[in-house]
Amino acid sequence: MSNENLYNPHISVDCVVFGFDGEKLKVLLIERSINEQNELYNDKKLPGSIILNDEDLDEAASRVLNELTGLNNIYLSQFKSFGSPTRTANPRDVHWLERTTQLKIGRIVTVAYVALIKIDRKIVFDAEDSSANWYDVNEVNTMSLAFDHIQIIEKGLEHIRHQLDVEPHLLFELLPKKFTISQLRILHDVVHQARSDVRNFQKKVAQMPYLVMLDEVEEGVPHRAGRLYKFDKKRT
Amino acid sequence: MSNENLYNPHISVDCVVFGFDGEKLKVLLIERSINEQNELYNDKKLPGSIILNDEDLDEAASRVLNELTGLNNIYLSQFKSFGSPTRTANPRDVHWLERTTQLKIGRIVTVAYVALIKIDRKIVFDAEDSSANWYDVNEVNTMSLAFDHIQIIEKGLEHIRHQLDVEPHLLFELLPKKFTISQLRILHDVVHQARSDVRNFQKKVAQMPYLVMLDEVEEGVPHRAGRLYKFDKKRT
DNA sequence: ACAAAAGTGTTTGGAGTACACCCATGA
DNA sequence: TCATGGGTGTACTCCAAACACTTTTGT
Repeated sequence: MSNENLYNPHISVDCVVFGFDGEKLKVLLIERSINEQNELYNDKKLPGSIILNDEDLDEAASRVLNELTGLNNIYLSQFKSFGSPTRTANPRDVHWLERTTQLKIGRIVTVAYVALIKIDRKIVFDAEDSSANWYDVNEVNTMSLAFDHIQIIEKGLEHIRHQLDVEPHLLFELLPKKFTISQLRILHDVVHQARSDVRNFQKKVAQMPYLVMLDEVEEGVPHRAGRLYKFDKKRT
Repeated sequence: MSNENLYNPHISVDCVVFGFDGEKLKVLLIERSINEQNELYNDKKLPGSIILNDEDLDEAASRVLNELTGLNNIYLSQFKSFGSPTRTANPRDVHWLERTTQLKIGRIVTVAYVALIKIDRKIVFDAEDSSANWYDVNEVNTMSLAFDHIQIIEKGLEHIRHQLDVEPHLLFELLPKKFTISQLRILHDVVHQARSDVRNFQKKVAQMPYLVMLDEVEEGVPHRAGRLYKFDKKRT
């Protein structure tokens, strides 16, 4: 129990990390292997951690993402805390936590964040003792997840859909640095669960001052190449 | 320390309770008296409590409001958690907490809620050891508040302004059961920090299906009496 | 030549905004 | 009779939505 003065075992943060692969909205999950009665049990969990004793909540969430991806400056937004007394009801979860933290674990309230990252970056995932992968957001409800992470993802998805509606420039956190209007439109449609008209969409983005046209076109596509654009944060 | 198995001293809930007096948006604060070196020190705090060990966060917030007002079925919405390690930096706050809870208090993360209540109800405030009063939301930044409650109120105000914009029917949580369009308009303007046109406002509310006209007019006003309306939740 | 996506304008309906006068009531 | 707010209609502007064809490029 040498971690006792370093960690606060009553509060954690969890991050629902979203990415876009060009077609679907994805969420980043960590593979978890549990040795249970000499049987390996595999499931998945959100990236997260209990907080350090001298750490603010936002700092803890940043630390989790930095330890996992090596990246800083990721868009992060706290959206909801989950504190049902039954969220640590599954002994499998408690045993796993006590093994990885070396702390006695009782009830934990978790503060949940959403993060948006560019899936194209060559990210080396450095997950605790296992690997991390992207999963289709529409598939997670069929998967086996730790704690109440299914509900957390569900609420995170609602939150980010709303947030991307209110602040459309956040869409660019999910796109590569250079992108075509088509990519932007497909992302927009995936997020809003809609199918938007190509011409009307062009008109709409034409009046976004922070969208700047480049003197380049995409390459390697089996059809007419689309013009590339970039996002200019200064004009937000 | 007999509360040790009953309360969880690491997590609290705080409620930013809003009301509307017909003119201004108000927030409910509890008077706090602290005996400090034989001098009485007075300030104010949000209604709140550390959570019970077997209690969900939403339940804790409901309990706080019920204990304070005797009311149930109050609109309550979690909006943000505050967990800076320095929020319990003021010894005055820690001493006060330890005296009222009879528990050893270290760092506390608080989960903040907004509540909307009808200020006209004859409410008997049963605050811990003192009284509760309504204060103008524009005046709280000049007042002396416990912990980081000023920031919590500020964020709560932002949240509820946004929420009342997205879900305008929540405005009716703040009005008496029967109200005139004028009252609704003044509330709308206070919340949105705007001055709306009387005729355009009439047109807008005319297409709210959940607003139903009554066969009554207001009484006791020194001018033409306005027609009364009520809110029909079923048509939301 | 063909397949596949890029790019481009016009019309229409609905929503929001601006604006001024008469009406009902209590004092 | 006067002061106070209640209640009403029209014109204009702007944004969202519907809708089809030509262009470019790789295979």
